[in-house]
Amino acid sequence: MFELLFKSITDKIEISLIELDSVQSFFTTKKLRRKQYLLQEGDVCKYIAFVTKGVLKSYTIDEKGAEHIIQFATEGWWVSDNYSFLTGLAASYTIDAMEDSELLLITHAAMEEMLFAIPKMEKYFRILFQNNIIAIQNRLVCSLTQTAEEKYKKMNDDYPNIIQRVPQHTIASFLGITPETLSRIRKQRAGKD
Amino acid sequence: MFELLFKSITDKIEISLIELDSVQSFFTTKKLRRKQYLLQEGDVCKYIAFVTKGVLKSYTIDEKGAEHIIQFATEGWWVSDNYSFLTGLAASYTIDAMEDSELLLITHAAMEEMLFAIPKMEKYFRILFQNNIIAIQNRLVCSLTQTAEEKYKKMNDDYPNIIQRVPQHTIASFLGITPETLSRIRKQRAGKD
DNA sequence: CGCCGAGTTGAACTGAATCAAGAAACGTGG
DNA sequence: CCACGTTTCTTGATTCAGTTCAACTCGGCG
Repeated sequence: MFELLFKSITDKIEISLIELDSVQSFFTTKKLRRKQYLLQEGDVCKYIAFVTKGVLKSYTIDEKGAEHIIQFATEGWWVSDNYSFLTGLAASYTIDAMEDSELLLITHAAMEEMLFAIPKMEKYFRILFQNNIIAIQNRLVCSLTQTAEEKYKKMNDDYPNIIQRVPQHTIASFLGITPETLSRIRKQRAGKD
Repeated sequence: MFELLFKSITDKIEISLIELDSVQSFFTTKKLRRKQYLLQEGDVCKYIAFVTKGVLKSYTIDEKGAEHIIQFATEGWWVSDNYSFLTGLAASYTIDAMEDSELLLITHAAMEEMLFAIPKMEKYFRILFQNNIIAIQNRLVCSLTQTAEEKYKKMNDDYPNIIQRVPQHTIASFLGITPETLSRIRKQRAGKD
């Protein structure tokens, strides 16, 4: 259950087993069926979630009803609406499970307590967020500079496992292109690489 | 000189004057003339910089020679190539000054020492990065969902001071549109609001 | 068996890019 | 302080990548 989280932590910081045990005590576990919500737009995001099994997606819905994927989260990834979690204001993102999933949850209060009790964890999250910034910035640059085909190719290179696990129209939404365009690109690319 | 940095810190965490004084000791100052580089693509990003005066931009140049702005940084903002700074590998971004500027610099080694000496600063950076993630994610969503005009309007709302300080073609590049398109949008919008 | 969501394909359309040319603003050195 | 080159901005004409709309196919599931 907690092995993945421990691995994520020990990859980034030095920490004792006793402390890890203490970390564990701040989390609760949750199972989510496919299509179940972890968070709905407009609610307050009470938890940051660490995925131990399954795939979730976080997304916003625009005025026209179209989904725009912010992030996929599989095993070993964190997911939440950071803004809502931090401020306690209504979430602008929705998060749901694309497969039956298992999560470790921590509330804002538990997070504060944990960071107070185990200050090392500040460093863990600092590094985690720093890496996250690098990844999102990179995605932003790609979205500004690349063509639809280049985006899809990069997605294939960077997250081959996600491509295999989630429906194609969801990938399209993540890349910011229409399902039709993605379908055409795939047809065109068939055989390449 | 350091007031802005201290403000940025005390806005986020509880910290004593003595500790702030210690923080200060890990930084060096640097002045940059307009058009001077802080970092060139291919070099290693040795510093994270805190801007106390002026405006900088970080950007990549694509195969066609076009600039793509990653970030503007004015007074009170941090700027660096996080990836290069963290890994010590070649930077993929360039950073330069758009006005004569003044910076506080901290090296990777000094950063490590500082975080070791004043663990509270982990929390500062954790919060800083967390806010940063929120902002970049927000920008990403906008770049995926909004039209050129909507993007420009949002830019006006969010960063009116930057719009006034940097050339228009740089704004265009930040928004991921061409200077021509931005010029037309501005013409069309003249008088609106 | 029939329905429904997911994916494919085609044709028409469009927002923004590209290409090209001029006008204005800027700053640098004489 | 003016002249000249450079950079920035504007405007028009054309093109194109990707969207939109609509019809059709396929596979799974009640």
